[in-house]
Amino acid sequence: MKELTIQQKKVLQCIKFYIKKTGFPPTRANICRELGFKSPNAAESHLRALEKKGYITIENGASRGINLTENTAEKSQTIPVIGLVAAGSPTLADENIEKHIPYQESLFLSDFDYFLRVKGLSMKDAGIMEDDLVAIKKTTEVRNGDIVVARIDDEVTLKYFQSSGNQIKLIPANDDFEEIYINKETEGFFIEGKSVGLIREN
Amino acid sequence: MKELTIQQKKVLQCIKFYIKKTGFPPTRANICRELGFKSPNAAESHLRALEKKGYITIENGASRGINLTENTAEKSQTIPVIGLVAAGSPTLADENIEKHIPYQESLFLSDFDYFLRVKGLSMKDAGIMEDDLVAIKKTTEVRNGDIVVARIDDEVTLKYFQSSGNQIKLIPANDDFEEIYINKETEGFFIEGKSVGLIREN
DNA sequence: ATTTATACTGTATATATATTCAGTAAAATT
DNA sequence: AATTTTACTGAATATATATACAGTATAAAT
Repeated sequence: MKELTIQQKKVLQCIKFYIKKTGFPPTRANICRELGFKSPNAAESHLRALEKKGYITIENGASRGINLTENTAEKSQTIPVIGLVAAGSPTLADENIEKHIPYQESLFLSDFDYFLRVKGLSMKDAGIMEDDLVAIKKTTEVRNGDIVVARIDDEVTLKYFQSSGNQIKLIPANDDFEEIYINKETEGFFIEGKSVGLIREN
Repeated sequence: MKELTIQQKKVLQCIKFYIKKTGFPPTRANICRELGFKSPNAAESHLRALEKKGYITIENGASRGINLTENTAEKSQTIPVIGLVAAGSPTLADENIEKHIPYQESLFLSDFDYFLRVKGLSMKDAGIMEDDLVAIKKTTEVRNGDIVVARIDDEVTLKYFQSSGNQIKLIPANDDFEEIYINKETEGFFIEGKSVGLIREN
């Protein structure tokens, strides 16, 4: 979508704010009052520019006939879903993002940054199954017993975290898998974040 | 909040629908056209009744100055969380509702009616842990292998469903629990619904 | 170099809209 | 039995509102 100028952004923000506050869109005069314009045509021109660039639609002849486009309306934010691929780290880069799902506050007890699509059954006994979406909060501050996203070079895994001194143990929740022992200062080792929730889609 | 008459409900629905469709509230004339009234005063009177009963607020003098009250706007967008209590059935009655959480489309692959708070570990090996929220779709049409909410008299359980002829088997996903055998026509036996998703809040 | 877009002021006006007033009639409440 | 609420029609009107027209000036794009 075409970029907006600073003034056009202000007008768009003004419309959003007005709708949030009152429940209905502003008139040209309302916009002028909010932004200090002295002519209703100032608002009119900006509205037509916003319409042309696809941020709003205007129903001609209707009072307050402003409608925010789907992209524009931030009804709910979206959270990226990232595949847990052994060869790459879970970053927010486009190529790693499987899809976006609508975000809602208070879905979990803590806030989070992305969903990780689980592959394999290494955390089965913790109730984390294949294809589950684990909500990950990006942080390096993790405690013993937390379920963490750990990266060792290009390998990314989901495991229980246990540290004592410089020694770190990554423990699977499945007897068929081996524990991983690693040193805090090991090159290529990194804690990406920790699990703060889970969604199973079926 | 005071009860609405059938006509008042229609008008309120009309307002909601109009806002959803266009992004801004209807005029009196719009409401008349939608509902077949011939006088704008018909709409006006209903609006004032809705205002008096607390379902909307009206900004006097403003065109389309209708604002849905918080209760009015949000109630349809939340999903109840119901505790799985052995002594009672999971109904949508107020006393069984633990809390409401915001609803969003496409959270799961199927739509659903409520969340069930899981007690115990009888479905542990299916990755369903204590305190998980299982999304339940109210239906009696279940297939073998589905995870269902079954009621036997006052007892409510979450189990795998398996039927052959008149015989039904309710299978736990935990070796420490026993399978339940039951007959289709048994009095007091009822399938409340089936699991279509899961949320773990921590 | 010319056109187009941005960013306004200021005036004017047709019409979209809320809102009042005058009725009618049935149902519900007191 | 009397009053209030619900549920409208129909007409009238003040004003809220969109929108066009006439300008001025600067920045960006072609």
